[in-house]
Amino acid sequence: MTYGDITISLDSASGVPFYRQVIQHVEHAILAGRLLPGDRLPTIRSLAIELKINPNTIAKAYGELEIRGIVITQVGSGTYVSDRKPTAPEDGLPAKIDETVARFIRDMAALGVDRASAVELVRNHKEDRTCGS
Amino acid sequence: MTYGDITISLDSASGVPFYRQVIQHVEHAILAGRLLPGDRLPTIRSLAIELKINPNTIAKAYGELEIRGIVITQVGSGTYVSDRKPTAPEDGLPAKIDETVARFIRDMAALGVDRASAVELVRNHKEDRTCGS
DNA sequence: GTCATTGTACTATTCATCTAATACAAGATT
DNA sequence: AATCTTGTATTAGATGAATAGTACAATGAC
Repeated sequence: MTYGDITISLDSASGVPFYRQVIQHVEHAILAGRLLPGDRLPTIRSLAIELKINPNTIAKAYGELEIRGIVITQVGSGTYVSDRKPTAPEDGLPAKIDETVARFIRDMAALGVDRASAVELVRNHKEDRTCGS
Repeated sequence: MTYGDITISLDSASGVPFYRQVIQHVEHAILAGRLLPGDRLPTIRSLAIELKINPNTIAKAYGELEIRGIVITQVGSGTYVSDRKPTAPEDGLPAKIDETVARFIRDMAALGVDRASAVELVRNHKEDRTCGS
């Protein structure tokens, strides 16, 4: 059972939902070339066991990746990387992203930060800490 | 009982919490010069009755505005516009702001959006829908 | 066809957020 | 001081997101 070169770890203290962390790891692996089109992702179950979380959480992540066309799932076979690359906010702006941006802008406004300032803060922010893989 | 020139309306279909809509209306009124320093805001109760929502919701809005120094509340007297204008992130980048930015960047990363794209999304985000004044 | 493996669907629990109901305390007015 | 008006505090209900528990259905290997 060989999967693409993907190692996923979760940080329960980060505040980022598990399923989103999984999505992030997969996308980074794809963008880094560690996962190629056609590569098979770890099984929902195997990943769930390895990460000690519920299969549904992995399923949710894979499901969202599939909606975005980044992976293709085949019942009985597995989940595979498609040709479509992640990080393409141009085509249709998935509602989730738009929502996150809207929320951020609201939150910043609630903190007394206007749009232009927020833009600069995002651009200049340092301290990455996500995804050490 | 004269209040500053402020008219607040709520859109329950917008998805934006009432208390946040109130905050935005007040801020916009201040920035537009319809509310001046020293002006008295509508009473928590009167606004609650007018908008047909619970006083606590108004109190929450006013409370947040006070934390930001935008208004000053005086028990028994009312809530007044202070000198401090909204949108003033100058003084030292409160931890809360930094935290919000960090979280946003993480969330966007989790959605497959890199930093540069996130910056652009924030800059170009439209959809104000609140406060048509 | 049989059976293990894979993804899927349905339900429940937990937790945070928003709003409300209601009682309380402090200042203003007389 | 009495009392009305103002903001405050405490508690509870409603909703939605995230995760888990568990059963189901489709595919593949034999």
